[in-house]
Amino acid sequence: MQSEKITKLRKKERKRPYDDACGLAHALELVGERWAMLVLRELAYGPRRFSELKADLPGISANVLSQRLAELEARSLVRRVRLPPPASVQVYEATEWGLEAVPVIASLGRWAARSPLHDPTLPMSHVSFMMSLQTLLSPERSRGMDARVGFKMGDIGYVATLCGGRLAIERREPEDCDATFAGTPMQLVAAIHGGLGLETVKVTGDMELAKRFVTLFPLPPKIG
Amino acid sequence: MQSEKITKLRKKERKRPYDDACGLAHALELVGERWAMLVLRELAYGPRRFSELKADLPGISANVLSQRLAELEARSLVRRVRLPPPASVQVYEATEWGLEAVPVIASLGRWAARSPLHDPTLPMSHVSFMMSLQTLLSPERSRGMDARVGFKMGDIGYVATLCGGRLAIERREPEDCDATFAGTPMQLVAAIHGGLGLETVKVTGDMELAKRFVTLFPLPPKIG
DNA sequence: CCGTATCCAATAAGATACTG
DNA sequence: CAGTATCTTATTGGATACGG
Repeated sequence: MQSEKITKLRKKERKRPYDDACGLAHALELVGERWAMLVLRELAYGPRRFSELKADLPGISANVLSQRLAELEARSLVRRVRLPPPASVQVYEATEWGLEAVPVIASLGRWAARSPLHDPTLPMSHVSFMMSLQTLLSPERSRGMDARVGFKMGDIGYVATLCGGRLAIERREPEDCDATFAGTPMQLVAAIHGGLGLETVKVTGDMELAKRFVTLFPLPPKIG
Repeated sequence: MQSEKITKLRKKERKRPYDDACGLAHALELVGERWAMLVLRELAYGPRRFSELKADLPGISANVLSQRLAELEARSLVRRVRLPPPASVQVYEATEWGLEAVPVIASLGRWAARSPLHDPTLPMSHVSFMMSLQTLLSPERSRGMDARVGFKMGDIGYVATLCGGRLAIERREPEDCDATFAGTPMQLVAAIHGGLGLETVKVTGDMELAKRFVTLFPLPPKIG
């Protein structure tokens, strides 16, 4: 049949479609390729440059990153923006709709953290660390708490604002914070999720608040 | 260095790891391969046989399905079960932890349905259809409503129980239902999400309830 | 420095045939 | 029916070279 041939050619153009109206199947056509969700994760708290993305996605090659960004742009998840002078650099930012996928993929991460195969000693980007705070915040333990906590990881700063049982994250230099943590993402993970206390990280500001803050993010129980 | 060689070999054993402690990266190592999440979706409402899975995942080949099931089993998301006599057939069922990923991937589907590239005219499995009901149920529109609605798609039956703003799904023959819909998943999608009314599907039982029921699942607005 | 383009080797996916 | 074996094709990763 001629029509079958045409259908087959169509499929070849769109490289490997799932012929499935299910939203999940479409999600996988949008962000199902290797690295795609991780690229989106890195854009969760604001625009990033190509070299930052490459540096924070250990193992991705430049050509694959380039291809993923182009695909995400074509699918309206990412925008390519040239910052105004004097910066004049090009950055990639998630669209509003792209950002709506972030809480969902974060939930996927919380689910996966229960796997016995999960290795928390691997390196972690600062974005992953901040996302883990948002994802693992215990509503019970943080009930009634208001605080503004800063983080400094290398030359990247974040501010986490705890209010009404929610944790809002901004990527900016820590200012006007009740307490501030400094260290590598891995050291901060050890202190907060690993329950190792505050020996390995630098804390400034309200030490009592810092001590309480690190207890607000219990790891989900392992399966088994 | 000797240690570097060993690390490289380790990586080769685990085929293509993301060296990333982020939960999301681990999630993608668990269910990030092509077809894996769709296989898990098909197990959402109970165990299935190999041939059913192959039939409901259009385009998957037997070797890939076989490999995915083996991987999901090795990762504790899926169990291989031999039904007791007289059935004596082998089925695959999601583990409890595997089932916990289902609401998350369903949310991913709801997010993706807002894409302008989404094509709702493609075929859809009965599992996808039932999952779309759970995912798209409007809490406002269903407030205070209690109902038991049956679905019959080919030889597969489901019962959806609406109670307290939640929709529980069981895969069993429709019995004791206030109303029952019969048709193909695509016809039912057209009636419920497409807003085409009830012309294309067969309805038995409380017609007034059926008319109200089909309004409870508004599609999320397209982006653009 | 910011990417894009090209080439190559390794792997994963797809198609098809085949066996208990 | 329930897969396995085999072959072909597509995608990925790594290295490197190249233009803005």
